[in-house]
Amino acid sequence: MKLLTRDTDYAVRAICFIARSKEKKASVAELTFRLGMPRSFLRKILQRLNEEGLLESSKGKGGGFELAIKPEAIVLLDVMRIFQGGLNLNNCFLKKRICPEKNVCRLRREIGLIEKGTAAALSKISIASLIKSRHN
Amino acid sequence: MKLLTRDTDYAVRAICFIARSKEKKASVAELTFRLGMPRSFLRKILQRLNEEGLLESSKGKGGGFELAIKPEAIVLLDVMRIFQGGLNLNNCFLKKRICPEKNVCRLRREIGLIEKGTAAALSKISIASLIKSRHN
DNA sequence: GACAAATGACACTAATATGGTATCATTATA
DNA sequence: TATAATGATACCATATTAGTGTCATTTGTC
Repeated sequence: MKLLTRDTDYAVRAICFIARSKEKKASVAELTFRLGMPRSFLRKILQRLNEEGLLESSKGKGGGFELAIKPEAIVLLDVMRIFQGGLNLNNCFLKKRICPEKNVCRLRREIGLIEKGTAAALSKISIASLIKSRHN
Repeated sequence: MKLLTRDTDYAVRAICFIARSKEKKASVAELTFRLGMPRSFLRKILQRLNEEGLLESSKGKGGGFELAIKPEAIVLLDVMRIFQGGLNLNNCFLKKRICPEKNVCRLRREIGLIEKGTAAALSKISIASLIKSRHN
């Protein structure tokens, strides 16, 4: 079981890099070079982050990506939700006939609680907090 | 992102059913009927639980599955580990050259902490606690 | 012993998710 | 107008997930 998929991981690191870079815009070319991720894949990821409003892009020569919002305002859970669709853990697998008690099912309730706890923890980690130290 | 895969979910519910059943042995036929899960799939799952020592099986007519250990001693994390290989979240995706600081990487550290917290929570939920109420 | 009812072992398949590539269109700047 | 950038989008390969099917073996019962 893994918590972060690769696109989330790449996205977080790319955002961190952009957040730290002095000239605010970073191009895919630069990010590819500095972060060592597959170029096309990274492009797709950045485009997505742009669509979702975390980054802002400018086309044309000299273009690139910059943060659309402050690094304090972006948390891990935001990025995960984009690429992994949030934590939607307890989609019951049993048919209604068999397990009609959705609301009181104990397993479902317990898992739901854990889910909430994990989500809360993931919401406490902001990009700002990740770039405080030397490393991403 | 889902925490439990389907086989884990089925496994837990099957174990719960077996734990509650009076005549200790439960056959695949009965479980299939009572829990509404696909028969062959369930069989495979139960076999696995037997191999892993959570259940004990008896072959031949009148055979079936029963708990090999007490319901208090089986926790969610045990079952997850069998079918989902435990929580192995922070396998770094970046090449060594790019990200050599495995030990101090902040993202990795934070995710590791969350991982531990989630695992701890999953270890507190036993089969016994799940079957206390009416529902599984 | 023969039959029936059970699991064991294991090969196979279908569907979906993940990780990644490639191409053409569009935009902006020099 | 050439060039360097992103936008949109289709495609592909592999892995994982979910599930099926079959033959072998064991065990209880008539």
